[in-house]
Amino acid sequence: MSVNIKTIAKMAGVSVSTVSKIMNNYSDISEDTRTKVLEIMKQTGYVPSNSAKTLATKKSNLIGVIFAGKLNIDFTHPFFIEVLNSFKKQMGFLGYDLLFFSNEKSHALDGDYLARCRHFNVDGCIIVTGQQVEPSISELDYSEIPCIGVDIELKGRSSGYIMSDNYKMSYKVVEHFYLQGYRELGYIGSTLESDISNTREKGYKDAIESFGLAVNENWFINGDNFFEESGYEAINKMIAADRMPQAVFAASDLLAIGAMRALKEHQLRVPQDVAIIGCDDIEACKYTTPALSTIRQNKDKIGRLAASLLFDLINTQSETSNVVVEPELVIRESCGSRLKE
Amino acid sequence: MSVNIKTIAKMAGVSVSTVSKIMNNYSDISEDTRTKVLEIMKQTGYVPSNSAKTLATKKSNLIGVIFAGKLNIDFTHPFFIEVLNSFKKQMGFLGYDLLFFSNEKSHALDGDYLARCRHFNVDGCIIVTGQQVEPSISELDYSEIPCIGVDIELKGRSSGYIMSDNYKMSYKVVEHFYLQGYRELGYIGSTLESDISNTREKGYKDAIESFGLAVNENWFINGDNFFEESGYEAINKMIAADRMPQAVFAASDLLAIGAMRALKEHQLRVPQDVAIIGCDDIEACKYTTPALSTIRQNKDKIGRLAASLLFDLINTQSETSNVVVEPELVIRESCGSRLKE
DNA sequence: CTGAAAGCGCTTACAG
DNA sequence: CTGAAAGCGCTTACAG
Repeated sequence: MSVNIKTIAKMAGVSVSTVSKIMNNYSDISEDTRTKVLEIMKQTGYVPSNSAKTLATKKSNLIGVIFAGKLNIDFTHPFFIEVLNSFKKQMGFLGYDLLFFSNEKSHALDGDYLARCRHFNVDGCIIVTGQQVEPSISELDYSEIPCIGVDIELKGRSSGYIMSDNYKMSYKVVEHFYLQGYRELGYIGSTLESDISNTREKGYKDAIESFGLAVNENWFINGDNFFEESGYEAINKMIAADRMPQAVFAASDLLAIGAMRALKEHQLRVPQDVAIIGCDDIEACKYTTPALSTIRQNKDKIGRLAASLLFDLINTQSETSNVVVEPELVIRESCGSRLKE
Repeated sequence: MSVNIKTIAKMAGVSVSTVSKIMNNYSDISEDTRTKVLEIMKQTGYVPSNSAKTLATKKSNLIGVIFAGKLNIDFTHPFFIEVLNSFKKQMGFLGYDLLFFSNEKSHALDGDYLARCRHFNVDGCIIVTGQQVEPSISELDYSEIPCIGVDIELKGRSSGYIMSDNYKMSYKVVEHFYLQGYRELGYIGSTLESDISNTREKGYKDAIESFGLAVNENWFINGDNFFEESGYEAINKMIAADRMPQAVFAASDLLAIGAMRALKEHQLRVPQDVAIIGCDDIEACKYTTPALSTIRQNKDKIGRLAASLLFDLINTQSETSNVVVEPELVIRESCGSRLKE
């Protein structure tokens, strides 16, 4: 019933090859036949089959989206979902649609990302990730398939990555705290398996020392993940171990929000008793009391850049390029500054 | 280079048909050849091509995800993204992956949803929607492609939909307000083009009358959408028009959050001066001060049910079924109750 | 500027 | 229980 390239060719009185060339904008076609064929395609509402084209060309115009890592990163993750939102827009603009791989246990090719990319002939993929990345990801990374990583350093020859400057953001936080007069600084990180968290911690400690302050290990706590509960527990551990620092930088906003909840329960005021700065600038920052100061990761820019980098990786033999995005300190109420946004 | 069904057949010394049957779990194959072929597939790391299979069968094992409506619903929408999250999990469990259609202007098939579904041979699709739905959606709805709508009533013979009981939720809100002693009740809705908002308003007014109270039209404001700014403006309009009601139900949490901001600016306390109840139970409700009471939509259940309904629509000639999910009142601090969650 | 034909990698009657 | 062959709807050298 459905009209295909053969139907169009017959109706136009031309060959299938000619129709194909017209669809693909070949130049060596007379204007006459081109307009005639185009007209018939419009009349009949012809839609070319993607699977046939993919089978013939090995290109699907599809980008695979992979949530990697054992830790449950999914659509509800406030940072990654915003990055993906902007990635999707830019990728759509470039003419691609997005294929989200399910990773449920029941799935046949579950966990074998490279196999699934080949199965669907995706033209490239974006990998967003929590901690504890599976070996299957690096198999993909080193394959011929173009990949772009967000918050994960891909090293393959057809791979690239993009992330915020995690080292520098910590410097900005310490500098701010220092200027506010705080001298005793603490840090709440995620698990030690997170490179992101570790880089932020390293940057934080280095900055503390560069300002001539002392690092007190009792004020450095690493939780299990980037979520709220870990921040809550971190504060409780700090309180149990020692007196509190004057100011704390948390490696995510959710950690910071958990931390503020714990402080409140201990009758410690934010920022008067303990100043807090989070990281990411998720929506929730605006709704907490006090409103949470944070390091803004430019999620829109990260998403758009990821799309453009991937596009270049797919369409040119461009050198793999890795981009670091400048983070920005956003002052609200939780960090003891008089400044408002 | 890459191994295909022919390679496998040759290596196993059988025909291509036989290999195909084994992949598709046909029963009329001897155990011997089956194990031999399976073994070779494993050794070679054979991955069947989805496009070839789709071309031959017209089934892609892909579900199209469509964000419909002129109003910008995207990944950052706190309600729909949670529904999609649970939908994706359940759909993955059922063996499907998700294809997200871009809807950027530059895209060739932009706006023609049916064409895009046919282009990719999706087995079915899920439509989530804001207001002002395009005509192209109902073309899809009435096509042969199985569709499931979330918060939109699809009427086609291979379509179904799922939503919360929008009428009943309003009754629950009014009942609660009534029991708390409030007699002057207001409502903040979205645009009049939103069926969802209109149903909630209708239910609200009917409930008010069934409790023998009066409806004051000055206390019923419809904004432009379900977002924060509309709620903010709605309160300003109410204040400009009349004295304030004692309690207000907002058709979304974001409207409620905007409303609370406006009330605060006018020195009106929540809930002492005006009690507020929102709708959806998004994450942010927990972080506002006071914490926002709300109608919880069971997003996890809605997503899972949508997946199961769609699966049935695809795999059986099941009657189209439309499901209404029971909403639940969640009491926090903003509605004047002594109860805590 | 146009067309015939092989090929992409599967599935599916059909014959044996 | 197994296989030969046609077909799905495109693209791409190649010949003219």
